[in-house]
Amino acid sequence: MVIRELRQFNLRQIALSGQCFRMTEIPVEEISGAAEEISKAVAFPRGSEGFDAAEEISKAAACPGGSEGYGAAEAAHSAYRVISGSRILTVAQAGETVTFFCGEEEFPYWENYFDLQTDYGRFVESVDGKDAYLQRAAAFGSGIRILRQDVWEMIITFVISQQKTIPAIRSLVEGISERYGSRITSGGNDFYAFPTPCQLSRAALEELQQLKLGYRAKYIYQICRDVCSGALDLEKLKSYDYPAAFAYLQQFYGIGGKVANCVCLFGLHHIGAFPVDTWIHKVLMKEYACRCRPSVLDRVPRTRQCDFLVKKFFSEYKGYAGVMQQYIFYYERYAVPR
DNA sequence: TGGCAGGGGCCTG
DNA sequence: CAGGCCCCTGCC
Repeated sequence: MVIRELRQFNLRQIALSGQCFRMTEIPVEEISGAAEEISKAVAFPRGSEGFDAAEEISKAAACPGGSEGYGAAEAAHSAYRVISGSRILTVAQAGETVTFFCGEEEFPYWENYFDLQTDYGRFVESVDGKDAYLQRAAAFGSGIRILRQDVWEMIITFVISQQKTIPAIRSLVEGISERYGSRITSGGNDFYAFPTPCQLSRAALEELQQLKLGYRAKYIYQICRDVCSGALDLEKLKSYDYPAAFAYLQQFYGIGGKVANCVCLFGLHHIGAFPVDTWIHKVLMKEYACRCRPSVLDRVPRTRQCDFLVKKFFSEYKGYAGVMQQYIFYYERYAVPR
């Protein structure tokens, strides 16, 4: 078990920010069971000092502060199960105290996964003082982190995401993991790792179609083949900078600009990537288009107006505009409109 | 109840 | 550029 005091970190905000579909909230009461499990499994270097994980976390969970709010002002108080690759983690948060139910040797993986080394206060503070909308969005979602997720998993996940709601994406990802991924047993329960390219390539096209993947089935089928043949080289992809990775990804069947940007942002940690989905599109038109002179915007072709607005208003966040994109997405989806 | 719109899009003509 | 695509959910 590893405990950290963390600022600009909120598990619920991360789980709801739409970048990760395998983070599931669990009742805080369930944690004591997991904690005991960990206590048994992990040998503490300082002997038996009565370091009771279950007690630690129930103490932490008893912190005052409601769990009903989604904004930064509310004290965080929640627990989640996260599956990443073949790893599974239980993590809990009470205020700024975050408990990772893993051994010290596993912690570096999750530290990297949650991007704990990066100072997100710097991002929040960098928001243009003249942009009141973005100020509100950043304040509201200031606990979001850009996760460092597996590229392969992100490619398939965001191909699946086309024209799907978040609950549908989650269930499809679970579905293909259960069907094709390796079993992970944790705390007496079974979970499933996301399938490797090799595992998923064993799926017949018809099987994928039966999983309700719809027209995405043929994209996934082809991408599996491209990865297995080496045509889509994941290691090469990882070595590319953002523009190169963005262009490379779009050469493959089923991957367009939106999906490529999501893979860059959430799988390659190119945090300058700025995916424009329907929510962001709405915001650009609602909050930003009106800040342009109509004579200027009207000269831009309809299909390129979004790109134009992103360039105009977000290029000042060079190299990390994707963080702003996440604040906006989360704010639009979860802030109560007034 | 059923019909319609829309979903963190992309491919084809 | 328009459609079409698979199919599910939310809404009226």
